[in-house]
Amino acid sequence: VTSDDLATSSSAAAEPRWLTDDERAGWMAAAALLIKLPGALDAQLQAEHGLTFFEYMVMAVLSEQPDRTLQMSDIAAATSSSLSRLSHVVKRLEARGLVRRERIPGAGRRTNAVLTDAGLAQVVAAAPGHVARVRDLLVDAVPADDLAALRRISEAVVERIDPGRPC
Amino acid sequence: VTSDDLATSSSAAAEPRWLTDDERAGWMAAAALLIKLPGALDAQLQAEHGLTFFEYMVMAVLSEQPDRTLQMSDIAAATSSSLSRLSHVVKRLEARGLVRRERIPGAGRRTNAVLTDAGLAQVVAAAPGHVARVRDLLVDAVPADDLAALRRISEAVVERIDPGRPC
DNA sequence: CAAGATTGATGGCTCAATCTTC
DNA sequence: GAAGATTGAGCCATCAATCTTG
Repeated sequence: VTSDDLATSSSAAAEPRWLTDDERAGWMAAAALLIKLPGALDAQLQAEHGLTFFEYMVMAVLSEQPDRTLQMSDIAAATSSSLSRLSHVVKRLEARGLVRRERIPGAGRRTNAVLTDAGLAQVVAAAPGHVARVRDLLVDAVPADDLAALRRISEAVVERIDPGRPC
Repeated sequence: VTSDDLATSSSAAAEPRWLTDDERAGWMAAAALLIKLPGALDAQLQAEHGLTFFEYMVMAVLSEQPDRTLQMSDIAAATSSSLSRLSHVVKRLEARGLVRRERIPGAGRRTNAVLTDAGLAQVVAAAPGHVARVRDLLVDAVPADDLAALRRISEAVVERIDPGRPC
């Protein structure tokens, strides 16, 4: 649909600000990125290690903790996911013996997820290939200042989606 | 796999090039964007018009054609999707009367998708809210040069995922 | 057989409802 | 009642297999 098509068909509502050509080109390119990059990352991890990109992220976050332990809601925040999604994923990981859940004793409704030895081994095995893929597709594919710009952009957009979320 | 050099032949696998702190920060921010932005776009279109972002894209592409018609594989290319995904989506859209499929007469195995009047009305109704959302979350949230950088980045990454794909 | 397209099975994600503990 | 977390239903995407036509 072009601006002209819509302009002629709506007379009552205020005319929205359509995108300029440059804005549109930037947005279309970004949309292609949003559609393709997650699939490309998933494909590598799935083929070589039977992991989803998101499963990998969860285990990677746990592996960075001194005791390989983190509360569910903190993992959700660290991986930018909903608690519901995380719960489903951790359940699957637990069924595979990669993660273990435990109610925090004496402190109520909270739950910790703990990376098992098998889980750690899995992350350690998967990390090099995953990092190589991230380098190949993104980090080494763009100049350093563009990567810095991507960081600024991403932080600005995420902030607009979830205003006032902790980093 | 990637740009690992083969300096030594006697020891175990070469240590991969891990990400520097800046690279890691850029990548983590980008990952958050990949996880959150699609959901935010879907949420708006779903709540206000009962459409997926991808369904909207398909109909928007058709609405830009002079005869509202495009071959399936061309739609797939324009929306950066697989033919399989597209086929499922078009089937759903056809069941809702928004799109119609027709075998190209006399020219074989190809299929055209045509946007119906109801489909066009649907796109026209959804476009202003969608564009407003894209502006709010991305276009108006970052400076113009950052948007230009995002375009460069996206095109570079997509090219690495699908080398030599037509634009 | 190859290209264009479709289909079915499988598995993941979202939404809303629920459970538990404070 | 509210926060943390889980669950089930339903929808959507992916993968591999299939169909059709040139």
